[in-house]
Amino acid sequence: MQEFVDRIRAAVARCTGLAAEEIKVESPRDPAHGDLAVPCFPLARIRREAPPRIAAALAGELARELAEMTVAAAGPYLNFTISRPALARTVLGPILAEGPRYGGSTAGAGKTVVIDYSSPNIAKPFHVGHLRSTILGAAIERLHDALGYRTVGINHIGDWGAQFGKLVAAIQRWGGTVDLEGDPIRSLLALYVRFHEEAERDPALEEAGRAAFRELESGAEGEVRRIWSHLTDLSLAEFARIYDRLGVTFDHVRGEAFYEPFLAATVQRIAAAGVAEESEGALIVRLDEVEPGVSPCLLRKSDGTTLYATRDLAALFHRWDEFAFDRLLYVVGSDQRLHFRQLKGVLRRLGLPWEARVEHVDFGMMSLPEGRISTRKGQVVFLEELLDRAVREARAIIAEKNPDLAGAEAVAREVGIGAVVFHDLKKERVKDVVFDWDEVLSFEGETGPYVQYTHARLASILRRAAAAGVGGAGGAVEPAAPAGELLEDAAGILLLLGRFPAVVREAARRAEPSAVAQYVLELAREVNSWYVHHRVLSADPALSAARLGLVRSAKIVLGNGLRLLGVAAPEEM
RNA sequence: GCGCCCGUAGCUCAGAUGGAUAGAGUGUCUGCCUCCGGAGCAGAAGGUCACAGGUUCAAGUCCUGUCGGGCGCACCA
Repeated sequence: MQEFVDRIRAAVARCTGLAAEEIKVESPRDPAHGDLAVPCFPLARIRREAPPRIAAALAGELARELAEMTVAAAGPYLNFTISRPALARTVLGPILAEGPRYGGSTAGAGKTVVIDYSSPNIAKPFHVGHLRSTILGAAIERLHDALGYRTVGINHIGDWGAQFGKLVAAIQRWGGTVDLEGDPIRSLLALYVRFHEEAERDPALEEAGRAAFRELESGAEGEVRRIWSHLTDLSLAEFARIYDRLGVTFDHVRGEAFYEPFLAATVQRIAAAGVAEESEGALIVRLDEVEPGVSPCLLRKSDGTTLYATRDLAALFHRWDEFAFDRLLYVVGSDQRLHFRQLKGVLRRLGLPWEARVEHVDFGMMSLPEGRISTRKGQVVFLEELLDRAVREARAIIAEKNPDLAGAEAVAREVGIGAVVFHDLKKERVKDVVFDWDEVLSFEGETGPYVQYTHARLASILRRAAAAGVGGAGGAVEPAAPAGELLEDAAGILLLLGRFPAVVREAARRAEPSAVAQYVLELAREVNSWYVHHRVLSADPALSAARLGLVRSAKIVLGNGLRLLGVAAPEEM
C-alpha cells in the first residue's frame, strides 16, 4: 500500500517540482472517488491557478507517469484507482508470505525501548484500576516488539515509602488478629485501614510508622526489614496469578526498593550539579525556569528520608546507564502528570540531552458509577472477580451456541479475558472511564469477541476449503494476478489490509493501542459484511481461490491485530 | 485560586499528518437461517461536533476566551 503512496508522491513531485514529502496523499472518505487522492489546493498558490484546473492538467501527465493506476481529476482533487490485479498482488502477497509477522518491520532494529508499566503497590488488592496500565503497557511493548525494537518491560512495584513503615508497625501490633498467610492482601488492607483509623486518636502510631520506615531505609537487617520482605513476597505471589491470566510477562520486576542503594548517589549527583537547594528543611530542585508554573521537585524530606520522586530519579538514571534507551515510556495514570513533568524538569536542569526520550504515556482515570475507586472505603472491583465473571459469561455463551466445541474451557478463558482486555484498549487512552459491568461483559457489537468471532468464522471457511480440497494442496492459495479482477467487490478490504503496517507503526509511535483496536473493529465489520454477501466456496474454482486468498489474508491480519493487543485469536469459539 | 486534560447522535465511542456528503456500536423500530457458524447481516430513526470569537482557499481537527466535567498543586505514592 505504502508503495503506491510513494509512487504517487514521486510522480506528482516530478510533474510539479515540489518535494515528495510536501505532497499529501490521503484516502478518500467516499470509496467511489478512488483508492487514493491528492488535494490540489496547496498547488494553487505556487501555480497561481485554480485547483480544479491544476487537477485537470496534472491528471493527463500523471496518467503517463503511473503504471497500474488510473488517474481522474474530480474538482480540486486528483483521484487514483489502483488496478485490481496490482492491488491484490501488492497487498495479499506480503500478508501470505509474512503471515504472523505481517504488520511488523525491522524499523526499530538496534533501538531500545524501556516500558514501565503495571507497577502496583504491594499490600494492596489488584483492582480494575490497575488494569489500564497493565494492559496498555503490555500492548505497547508488543507493538514495539513487532517493529523490531529491543523492548524491556519493567514492573516498578511500589514497595517502598512511608506507608510501609506504617504497615510494619501495624503488623507488629495486630498481626495476630488477621490471617496473613491465608488471605494476605485482604489482611494487609485491613491492617492498613485500622492503622489510619487508630492513628487519628493515637499520635504515637504515626511516630511508630515513621520510625519503622527510618529503620527500613537505614538498611538495618532487623525485624522491620524481615516483615517488609515477607509481605513483599506475599503480594508478588498474588500479582503473579493475575499476570498469568492476562498473559503479561515482565523482563524485570523491580520494586522501588531495588533502587534504594542508588538513592544517596542520586541526591549527591543532583546536588553536585548545583541545581538543588535547601528549603524549609527539605532538599528541593526549583523548576520555574525550565517549566514555568511547575512546583519544585522534592528530593529529601526534612526528616532526612527520601520521596517517591527521589526513587524515581534514581530509577531513571539507573535505566539510562543500563539500557541507553531510545525511548523510556512510563505507562502511568494522568493523575501523575505533574510528577513526570517534575522528573523531566530535573533532567532539563541537569542539561541531560536524553530528557526528550522520556515520555509519560498517561491514561485517563477509571472510576466506579458511585465515584472514585477507593481501596480504603471498600469502593473497588477486584480484578480477579472481573476476570472470573467474564470467563463464566463466555462459558455460558459457548454452552448455548456451540455446545460441542472441543477445548471449550480454554476458549472460554480466551474469549472472557479477551473481552475485558479489548474493552480496555479500544478507547483512546487519555479518556477517563467509568467502570460498567454490562459494558465490559458485553460480547456483541464493538467488542473483542466480535473480532474473535469474525476470525473464527474465517478459520471455519478455510477448514471447509481444506476439507474439500479447494484452493490448492494444503489449502495454500496463490494470489495470482488475475485474482485481483475477481476481488473487485472486496477492494475496500484490500485497501484496509494494506494499511495495517502503517496502523501498527503509528500505534507504536503514539503509544496508542486503541488505533489497532479501532482498526481490527473496522476490518471485522468490513469482512463480516463481505462474506455474508459473497459466497467464498463456489462452483467457480478461480473465484473460490481468489476469495480464499482474501479470507486467509484477512484472518492473518485480524489475528495479528488481536495478538498485538494481548487478545487471543481462537480458531473456533 | 492556579496549572494540565476531556467535552462529537438518548447512551458508549471512531474520526493519522487541517481537505470532498461527520461514521460505528448500543438502545428504539423493521426485515434476514433451502445456502461457508445469527457472538452475525441489511434497513429506519437519531447531530447548530459544549458555546463565542479568530487563523485558513478549507476547521470536529489549529489559536484565544467562556461554560461544564476530570485530575493535580512541597515533605503520600
